[in-house]
Amino acid sequence: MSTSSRFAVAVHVLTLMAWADDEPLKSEQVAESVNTNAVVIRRMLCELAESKLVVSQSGAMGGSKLAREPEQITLLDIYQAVESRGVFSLHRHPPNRHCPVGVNIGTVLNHVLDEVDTAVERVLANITIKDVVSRLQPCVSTSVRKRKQMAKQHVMSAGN
Amino acid sequence: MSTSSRFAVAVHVLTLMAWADDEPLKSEQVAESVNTNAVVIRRMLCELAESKLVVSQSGAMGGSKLAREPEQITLLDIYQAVESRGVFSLHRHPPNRHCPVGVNIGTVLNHVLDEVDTAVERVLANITIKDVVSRLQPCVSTSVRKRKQMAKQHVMSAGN
DNA sequence: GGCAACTGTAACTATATTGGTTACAGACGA
DNA sequence: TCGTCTGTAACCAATATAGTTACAGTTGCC
Repeated sequence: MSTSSRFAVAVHVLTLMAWADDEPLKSEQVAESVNTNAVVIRRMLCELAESKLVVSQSGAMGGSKLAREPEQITLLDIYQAVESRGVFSLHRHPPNRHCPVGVNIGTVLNHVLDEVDTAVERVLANITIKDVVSRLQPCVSTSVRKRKQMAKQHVMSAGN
Repeated sequence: MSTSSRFAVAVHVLTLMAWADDEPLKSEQVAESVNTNAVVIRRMLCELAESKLVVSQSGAMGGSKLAREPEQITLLDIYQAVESRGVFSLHRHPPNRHCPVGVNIGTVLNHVLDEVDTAVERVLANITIKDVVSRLQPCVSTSVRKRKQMAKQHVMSAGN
């Protein structure tokens, strides 16, 4: 199964941007919140930009922000942007063609894996970045005003 | 996501055993159908035996067979036996505790991942090895009698 | 009892994927 | 034109799975 944290990190990144409220974030700032390297973030931002989830700007005063409103970005969008393959894989090498099970198990398994993928996608399609931000808020015991200030202080220059 | 074919291989193995109809299969035979090494199969059989899905016997005339009827083994049983972790993972390193998003995103993500895992498990719980065998049969254009013969010829000594 | 045929398992290598790091070209605002 | 960004290449490290060889232990059969 998943050995990858790409989905978790991508959701984190887009949540930061929703939180920052249209103010462009620098890859360095995002990296500090995620606790990783800025290049890792920039690589991911490129993928997210290709899927039209974020827009980035080069140069001084540049950075990245959401390409749409947080309620218009679902976790399924993010999943499809950063996780290429389905939940499971088939055999590494094709099974024995001369065995009646081996020759047909792939077809059956593909149907099963399709059912699984569909179930996953149904869940993810019903959660937006706005939902994530909402679920985040009860965890933060401050008023909206204070929270936004914290976001500026901590997100924009996390750790400094 | 999944870089592992363990689930696919495990389903393949148990399907072979259901097909073989209580006759113990040797790891070598299974390996030939799956198209891999017998030790890889034996390792997996150990995990499946720990989960009480198969029983193995050492020594001459030994081998492995299903521990229960095919209709009593769901794909969820297999999934839990061979895939330790959930569908997605969280961050490799914990996010920045000083960022209001970073400190709470894990909690929110865990809820999401739980929803995903539950959806996957619901799908897998509704498919048994017997179902897999049934879905396999329309792919094999022979009568039941011929099919069983083929199974003996090809499964028991696949490729020879 | 002794042999041959199995499983169980350790130890090692090969391969693939992801993540982390350095470095640098190019874009852009001031 | 300088400083601050992004985009990207190139490389290394870490991890997980798969494949391989080897061998101890178990078991049926003669």
